[in-house]
Amino acid sequence: MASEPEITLSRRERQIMDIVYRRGRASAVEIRADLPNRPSDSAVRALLKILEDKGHLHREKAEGRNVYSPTRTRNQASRSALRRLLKTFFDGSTTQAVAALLNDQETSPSDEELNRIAEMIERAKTKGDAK
Amino acid sequence: MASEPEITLSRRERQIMDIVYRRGRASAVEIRADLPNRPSDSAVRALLKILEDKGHLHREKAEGRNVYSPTRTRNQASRSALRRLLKTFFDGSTTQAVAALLNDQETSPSDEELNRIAEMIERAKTKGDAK
DNA sequence: GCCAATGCGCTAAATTATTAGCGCTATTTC
DNA sequence: GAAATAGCGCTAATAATTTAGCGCATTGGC
Repeated sequence: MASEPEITLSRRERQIMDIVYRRGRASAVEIRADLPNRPSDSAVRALLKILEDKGHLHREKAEGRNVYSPTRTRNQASRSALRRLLKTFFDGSTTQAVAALLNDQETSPSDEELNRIAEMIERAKTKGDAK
Repeated sequence: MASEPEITLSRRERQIMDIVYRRGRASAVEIRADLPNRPSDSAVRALLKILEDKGHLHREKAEGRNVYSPTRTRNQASRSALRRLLKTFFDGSTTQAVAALLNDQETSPSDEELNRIAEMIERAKTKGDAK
């Protein structure tokens, strides 16, 4: 787990990876559309090549276009991002992080969602800690 | 909410901000110790000056040293980071994010913690949604 | 008070990231 | 199938980041 990509990527590289994770897969044009301070078309392609060479993106032809997708699954990437975030802001405490999510107007779930989460928690008890 | 610092910062700047958030406050020497590819002492100080000038860090003298702390509170920064992460990896769904935390061996909480979270959820119900 | 050690921040140099120009190829339109 | 359009990726230039050298200031020991 040496060097997390998140720490290694340049600013633009990061921005692009975020877009691709958000979309799942994307063409150069789509990515460009989502980038702040929209750079030229060729600038985007140059970055995409770099990310491909570094092994972060996978390129494939679809409908006559290059379409890019992340080589790490969304799952892997999100876990790693979550862990980093926990360490940086919540002293590694999952509970604290959940608390933050619940208290933040912006992210606080509806009652219905809360019920679903409560269920998940019930299911998690004693289960995971088989160690 | 225009331009989140997370998206704007250069690689080193980000690394340093992360360290400072993790520690709460830190001296140049401490920060240097935590940086990957440890740069020179003066390189770190140069970055710290930049971050101070940009308004991300606050500098104060303590015990003869410069000690740096973030200008945004940990709380503000963590919220903003969480929101971004939700958007990027969980389609904005808090529930999905919590599920990820519970399922990840690495971050999955103990039974005791689970109980505390369950309580928080009970308390959150109908409360937050005063809108 | 003097010397050594630590900390500091300026400046200029080196490295890395980011960019657009350009010409080529594939695709679409008529 | 010719012309127009869209997509592509190389290359070289520009811009930003990152770096260490260096001399000055402050602190601590004796």
